[in-house]
Amino acid sequence: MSSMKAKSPEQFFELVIETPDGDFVAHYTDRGLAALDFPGRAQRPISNSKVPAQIDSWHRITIRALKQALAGRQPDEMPALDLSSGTDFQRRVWNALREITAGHTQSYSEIARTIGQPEAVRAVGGACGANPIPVLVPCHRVLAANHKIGGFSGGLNWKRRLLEREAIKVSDGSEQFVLTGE
DNA sequence: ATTTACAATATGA
DNA sequence: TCATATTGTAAAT
Repeated sequence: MSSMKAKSPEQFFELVIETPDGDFVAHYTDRGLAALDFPGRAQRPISNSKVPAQIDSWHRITIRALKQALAGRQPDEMPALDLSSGTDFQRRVWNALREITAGHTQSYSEIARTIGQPEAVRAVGGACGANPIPVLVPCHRVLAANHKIGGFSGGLNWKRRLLEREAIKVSDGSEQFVLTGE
């Protein structure tokens, strides 16, 4: 016996969010939104017949927030987030990302400075890549130095699209700032 | 002025 | 130990 003990105490609920950009999939634990998949990244989950009221409540907020974010606006309300999958360092980075509002950007090095580890620049990039909740935790607003595009786990095309919706301009790649005499 | 190459540094599997 | 969604410097073009 002993076959199966308590596996993971927390159950996951996966719910679809239909948007003009495709179907996202939101993953919830009993603590809140834990992950968000871009359209096509995960197979469409079997519709859960029984969703706890609390999760249904979070989901409604998530739907609204996601649509606002995709439109380039700042969500007026966010669902509870479960960031427990990350390490302490990653959570500090993710929390720093959440404070970047729509239409604004920060560089990897600025994030590093914000969390008190100015030299962990490269590690910040790694933490961004491990962000389980893209779009709502705006990792796309982190650019490399000189407003170069940087990278994006979900595909650079998504990053460009999201930035464009917020009217943020990105360097072509080789372009640099030229301070013409001033 | 632009491109390439490379070292330095922090974190995580 | 190796890979990473970086950054700054240097040298060649």
